[in-house]
Amino acid sequence: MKNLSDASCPIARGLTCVGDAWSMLILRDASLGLTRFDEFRKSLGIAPTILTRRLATLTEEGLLEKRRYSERPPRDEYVLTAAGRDFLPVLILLGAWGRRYRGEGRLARYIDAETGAEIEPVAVDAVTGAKIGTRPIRVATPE
Amino acid sequence: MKNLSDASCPIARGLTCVGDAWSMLILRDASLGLTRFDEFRKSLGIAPTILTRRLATLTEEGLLEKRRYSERPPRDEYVLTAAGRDFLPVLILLGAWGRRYRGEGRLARYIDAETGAEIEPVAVDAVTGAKIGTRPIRVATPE
DNA sequence: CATGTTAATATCATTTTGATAGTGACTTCA
DNA sequence: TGAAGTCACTATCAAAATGATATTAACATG
Repeated sequence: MKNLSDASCPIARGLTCVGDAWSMLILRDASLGLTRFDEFRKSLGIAPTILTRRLATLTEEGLLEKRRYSERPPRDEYVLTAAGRDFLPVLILLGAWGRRYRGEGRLARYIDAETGAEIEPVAVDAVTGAKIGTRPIRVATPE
Repeated sequence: MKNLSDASCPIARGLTCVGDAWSMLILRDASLGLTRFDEFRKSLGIAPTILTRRLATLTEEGLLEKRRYSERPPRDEYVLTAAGRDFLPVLILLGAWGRRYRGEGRLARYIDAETGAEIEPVAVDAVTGAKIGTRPIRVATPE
């Protein structure tokens, strides 16, 4: 896929850093607390070559941060940065879509850890409070 | 990437249908009103082979619908289904992330077509009203 | 009838993916 | 002390996906 990073569309910009399934699944797992290479590998069943590359890209892009947790032997883990943590809403909303339209069979549920209630994610416009998709949207292109 | 469609995770399920950048960009353009092969091709600069495949997949997956708009010559266009329209919030939220963390230079803005105000998308839990990401989340796995 | 439009295919080189095995620097167990 | 295990990778190589470019089929238009 060509370079989208200079596109004026913020969606395209977002996709340049996290535009593939593995990266999103890594971010999902990281949001659930996984940090180590082998944790990701086992959780995802991903080939180590791909995992190495994806972790490196996510680190370069500033969504993950390498942190040394052992000097001997040298061992690094990957923790979310602020940008990485802020990606969670996108994933949760994608999950809500998946549940709605691909929800056959038993599915994992996302629960508010304090109240124990299932989360019902919706995207709203913070200005009007309206659910996104219920009002027509226009694009204002710069210049 | 292996088959995620039987995973119990709704995010993974979602990614099986729309887990790549081109598909998301096609959905973005479709949400803005594009319907025809050549409109997508010109807007995205995508190779026609790839576009054909992506449109076919999105159609199979039920996010787009082929509609004949001319019998002679036979011509089809692609319109969003309900599932396809409901994907917009995911894209808008991804765009909000992109604006926040990759927003250098002039960027397109998404505007409420009626009020003219810029949209500020946030994901909230419809139950508690809390912004997603501000409270800890747990996963409940089935069985 | 020459040209243009439009939704594609065909071809083929390049790139990416993914499976599998191996490595280096340790620690732990017997 | 030696064998086995852990962990974060890298090497290798086959298979699949991507992408650039040219071409086609079925018309409409001038």
